[in-house]
This record gives sequence, structure tokens and C-alpha cells, in this order.
Amino acid sequence: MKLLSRSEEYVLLAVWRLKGNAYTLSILDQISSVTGYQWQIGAIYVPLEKLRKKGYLKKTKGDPTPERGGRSKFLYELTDSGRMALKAIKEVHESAWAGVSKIALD
Amino acid sequence: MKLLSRSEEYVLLAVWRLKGNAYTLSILDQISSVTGYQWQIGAIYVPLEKLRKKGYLKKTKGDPTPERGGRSKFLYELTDSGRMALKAIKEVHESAWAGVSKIALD
DNA sequence: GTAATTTGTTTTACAATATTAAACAAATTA
DNA sequence: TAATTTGTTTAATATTGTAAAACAAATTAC
Repeated sequence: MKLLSRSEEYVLLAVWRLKGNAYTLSILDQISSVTGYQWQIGAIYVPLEKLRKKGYLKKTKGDPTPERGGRSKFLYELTDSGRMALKAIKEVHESAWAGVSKIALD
Repeated sequence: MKLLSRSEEYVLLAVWRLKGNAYTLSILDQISSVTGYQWQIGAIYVPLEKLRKKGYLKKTKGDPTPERGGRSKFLYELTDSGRMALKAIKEVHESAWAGVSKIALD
């Protein structure tokens, strides 16, 4: 057994959150916003492809949107095993952090 | 800004939990137990040294314990900045995972 | 006292991930 | 049709993670 890497975790989570509108740039923005600092594109794209190869993500070609530069996107969505992997890493985190309150670290 | 790596996070957290009895092997066991699979020593030792160099951990030589093979250990404890780094990564996780219930992933 | 055993630390070689920047591609607007 | 915008892919490099073995100090049994 092996944990997801941190990037894989955050990418999966972002795709899950973005339901139906997850593509490289929206995922990038989502993760940047959630972690509080600007991630670079390669930090997303590489794990995205790995997750796809592992069968955790499905990639489909979306339609172009009628806006300036709005070329067609590749949309990602979680597969069942992707959802299970996300659940598994969530449980590891909960186990690792169990009982640690904000106050305890002050 | 940059996140702690996952190993760094788990090592810091384990040291915090082991208050006063954190040394390479106990940290290894703690992390293995919390994550549910056996970590290797190098996965602990290397980040331990990095965290020490960053000033997040203080390393002190402990006394030998009177038990078979019980040589003296090097004990680790969190510094103030280590505690703050742990708090910061906790907040990032909470932000990343906010609102994701177990049920949502079922 | 010395060899075998146990607990513990450190190093090393290699594999996997993360980071940065730039190249490439397709659509839109002027 | 050139410039601009949105978007994807690649590539070079740096940092982390993994596995195994080497090294060291204490204990026990002979």
C-alpha cells in the first residue's frame, strides 16, 4: 500500500469539488485558492495524467465555449476508484490528525 | 510560500504526539501505525534532518535506557516555529477538505 | 572478556514527485 | 490575417521518497 502523493490528493479533491467543470486551469485555480498560494501548471498537469493512467480520473473532450480564446477543454471527472482513493486518503489524514485541536498547537 | 512535504508533515506531527519520547524508531512506529502501513527508516531520517536544519526540530542526546541493546537515543522536539508550521499545514488541510463529508464520497 | 544479539543511527543509490519555464495549439477579436 | 486570449503539453532541473545496507553502542550469555 502507498499513499497518494500530496499533489495527487489535491488534484483529485479539486476535480471532485469542480464537478463537471474540472479542467487543467480551473483545477489549478481551485488548488491555488484552497492552499493560499499560486501553483504552477506543471504541478497539476503531471499528476492529472498519472491519475488518469491509474484509472482514478476519466478525461473527456468538452465543447468550446463562446468566449474570447475559449477553446475546447479536456474535462476530468472522478471514477469510482478515484472516489475510493480520495476517501482512503481522507481517512489516513483523519487518523494522523485525530485529537489535535487548534488550541493544542497554540 | 510552500507547503511542508507530506513526510515533513507526518514527522512533525509524530514528534508532537510523542512528546519527550520522539526518536527515529518511535517516530517510525508512530507514523506506520497512524497511516496503516510500514514506513522505512530512510523515509523518516531524511526529513528529520531537514526539519532540524530548518529550525523546526531540536535534537538532543538522551540517556541510555537499561534494557537489552538500549543504547542512547537522539530525541527530537518541536521548536516554536515547528509548532507554527504544523499549525499552518493543518489549516491548509482544513481549507482543502472543508465540507467534504464521509457520506459525500460514498 | 569476547562473541552474539538487540536497539539505534547514518549513509547511499536509486526512483518518484514537484517546480519552473517555455513551447505548442485552437479559438476570438480587431 | 495578425494580435490576443484560453488552454494543453513538454522538457529540464531540483527536491523528496524508498529500500537496503553499513555502522555504532549497549546488553547478555558463554
